[in-house]
Amino acid sequence: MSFADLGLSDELLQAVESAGYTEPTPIQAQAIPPVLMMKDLIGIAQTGTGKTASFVLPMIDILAHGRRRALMPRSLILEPTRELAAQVAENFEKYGKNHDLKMALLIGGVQMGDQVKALSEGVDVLIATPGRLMDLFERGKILLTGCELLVIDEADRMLDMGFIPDIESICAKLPTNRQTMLFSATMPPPIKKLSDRFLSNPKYIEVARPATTNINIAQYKVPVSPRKKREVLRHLLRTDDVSTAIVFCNRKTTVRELAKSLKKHGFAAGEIHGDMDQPARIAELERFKDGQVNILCASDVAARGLDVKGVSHVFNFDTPWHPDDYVHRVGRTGRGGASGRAFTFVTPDDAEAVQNVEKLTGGEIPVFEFADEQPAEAVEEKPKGKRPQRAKKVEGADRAERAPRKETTEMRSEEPRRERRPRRSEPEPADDGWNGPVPEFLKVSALA
DNA sequence: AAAAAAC
Repeated sequence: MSFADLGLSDELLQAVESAGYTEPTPIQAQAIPPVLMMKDLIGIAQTGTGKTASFVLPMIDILAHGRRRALMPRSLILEPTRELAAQVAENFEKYGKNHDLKMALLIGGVQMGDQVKALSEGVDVLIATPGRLMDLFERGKILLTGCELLVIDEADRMLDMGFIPDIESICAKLPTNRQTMLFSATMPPPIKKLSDRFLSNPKYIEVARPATTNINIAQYKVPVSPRKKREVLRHLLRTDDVSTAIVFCNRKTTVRELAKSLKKHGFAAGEIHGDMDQPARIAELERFKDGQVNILCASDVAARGLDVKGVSHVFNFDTPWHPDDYVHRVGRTGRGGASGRAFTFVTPDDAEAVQNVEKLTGGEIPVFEFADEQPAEAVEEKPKGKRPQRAKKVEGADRAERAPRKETTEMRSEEPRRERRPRRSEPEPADDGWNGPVPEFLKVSALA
């Protein structure tokens, strides 16, 4: 199966080819032909399945015919977050380079001026987050009556974010005679209701969930007391062959503080969360993408859909409260068939959350075994002299295959040193008292 | 318990 078999135009095939793609993903293979035949579509798919191209490609060919008019966009793509909207816009540019199509990206957090100007000149495709779209509509800057193609992307996330009333009101402004595509990772009842109401006789496509069942990603949980999280993280960052990592925290304040702390310890760390203004978010993401920083501390704004190549590690500095978020976070690594590693820090308070994750992903996540008994301290207390700040290396998931004592010499040279050190020069870090062995709740299967 | 999204 190749892209050429799907009925796309030659100009488009050329753009796809020069983007480096030869073979469509399952969702692309299934979705593109019916979309080209102007059918409505429901796509059950996660990010990372090639979902975006499955609607962007046929849309480009559909829009290639016809003319744009001022204030009347011909198509609309709704996205839950600004970052996702921007990413879809990038895709449109990449694949639409051989077509004369105009696009407008309507997202909040940036000035309206350029967006209004683009609209007044006429656009073929509108890529928008609901808030800004509604705002511009109420100001009379857009007419949606010419919008004959609608994509509702990440519908379940829109639901989580309370966007469903906005979506309904936007749908009501579009002509009833239109083509609608809805993508969602899951089909909760409100989304089912939405699709029954706004889609007609849709083609239904479902593709496998990619991320957590992805065997490319080695997943571990790391029991840790809250006060030692930073030390343990630094240890893992230094010893687990981390090239590029995203560190997810549950709170924006944690993201900020952690990034600051990592920088203080000499790591090239950046941060992204919703308290930063949009230009700063974009700039941070760029710094991460170009490799100016190789560690990105992030809130869940970066959990879904964010497509950065070559992320070797995901760390859940906090266990996510919702198991779905785990799936999305971990899916930032192991992309495009690469291998990835995901570590989830688990404190005693996270017992329930981690059980929910394991219930959802369908298996117990193994506890990571450090080569050293007290890894963090071993690294932290070392003098900052000539010795490399590096503890023993811990290799991949498969302990049996680990060249067991390749690092033996290094181990030997370290251990006596640590023991010789006088006790008082090794002040115990502030602790909340839980530093002991792996507690039972982490050992037993959560899938009783 | 958080984060996200319009001004």
